[in-house]
Amino acid sequence: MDKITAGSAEERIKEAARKVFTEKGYAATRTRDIAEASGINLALLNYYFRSKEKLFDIIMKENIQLFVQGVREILSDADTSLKQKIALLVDYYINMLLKHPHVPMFVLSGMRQDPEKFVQEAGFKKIMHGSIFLKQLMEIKPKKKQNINPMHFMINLLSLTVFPFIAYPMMQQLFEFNSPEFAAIMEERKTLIPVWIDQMMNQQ
Amino acid sequence: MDKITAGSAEERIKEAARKVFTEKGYAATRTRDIAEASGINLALLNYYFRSKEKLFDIIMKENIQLFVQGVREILSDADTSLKQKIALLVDYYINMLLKHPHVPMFVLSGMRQDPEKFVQEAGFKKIMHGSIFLKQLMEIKPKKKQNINPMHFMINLLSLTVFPFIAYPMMQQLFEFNSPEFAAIMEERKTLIPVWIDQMMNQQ
DNA sequence: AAAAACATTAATCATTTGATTAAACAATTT
DNA sequence: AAATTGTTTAATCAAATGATTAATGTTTTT
Repeated sequence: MDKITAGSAEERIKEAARKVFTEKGYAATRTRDIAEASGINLALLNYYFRSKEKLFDIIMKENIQLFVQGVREILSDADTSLKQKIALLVDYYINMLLKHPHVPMFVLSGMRQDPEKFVQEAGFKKIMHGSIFLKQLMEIKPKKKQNINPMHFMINLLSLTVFPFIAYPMMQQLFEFNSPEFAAIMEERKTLIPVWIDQMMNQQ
Repeated sequence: MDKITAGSAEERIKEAARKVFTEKGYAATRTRDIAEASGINLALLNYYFRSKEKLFDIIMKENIQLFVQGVREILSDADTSLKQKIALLVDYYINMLLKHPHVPMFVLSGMRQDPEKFVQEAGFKKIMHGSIFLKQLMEIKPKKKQNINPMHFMINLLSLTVFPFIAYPMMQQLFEFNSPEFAAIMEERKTLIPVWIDQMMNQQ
């Protein structure tokens, strides 16, 4: 656990809080862990952020934003096809998650602990609703049978992209890979997932 | 949070611990929560289980077993085809997870907190290695291009099946479903996932 | 029935932990 | 330079929390 050494006290606390909270979660994090990791006095944490919970909420909001920012443009672009959008989405998320691998577990377990608290925070629903992306998705006519269900489609896209980061400790044991090998696997999936999704949609 | 009212003190503690630990995780659980939920005196917890950590380890082991037990038979059956095995696996996991929806998040976040501790616990690797399932998987000849990578295959199978349970709080907000509706969606996926997997494998 | 082993409780401990206080220090303003 | 405002620290508090103890009750064994 390396210390944060640059920036003002306030910035260093937030930087350390982001790191410690995101890796260990709210309950397992002591305010003293954050103080130590940022090299500041414990009292400063409360001086700048009032309480552990207030600081946590700030980090949670920022982590949720990682999931939303950047996606809006992709989903609402009238000049890209559905296939292109899917490839862009997968690429965006895998790049982001390779930089912040602990974020999905942090956000999802945080939402589980206190579901009310972060509802509406994301605004993902608004972005989705009425987007070009959704229109294009509804226009798909599979060769046989009924139309693809947009909900299953979204679940599948997120599952294939995000789950490996959540299950990393298990997969690491199961397949005996290290961190750079995992990164290479996820790079591979950038091109594989769009192909798989396409196959799942079109030959139903 | 309803109390446990049946069984011996020891059983009731374990029952309550399973519930509270699995829903809230190790750090967010107080031994007093478990005592209260099981209706016993706090001292009894230490009388029977020595410490919070020892009790937690027992629950973790049992939860990990949920992922392994039952799978061995499916994977090593010489009389079922690969397709049948996939359908059986998906069915087994979705049934189990509908009964224990918090277990995946619990196990995966537990493994993240202390990766060394639960390595080897599962023995999933042994079951996989040299199984009929793996042999059948390697025999697949896609119409074009190279063979399917067993690792990607397993990641995809687990992702499509397990991820919805981990992301339930997010999906609930996103798609506005309640618990029984979610169960119906997962029932639907019991038949959809094997079809999707088949399409992903065979037309690469 | 006496003794021994097991089960349960209320009270209490020792630490940990989030937060506050009062004083010292530093920068900025007047 | 004096006053004011903002920053940082060491010391301390109060509450929460995991664990223990000593006493009491209950069951089992002899």
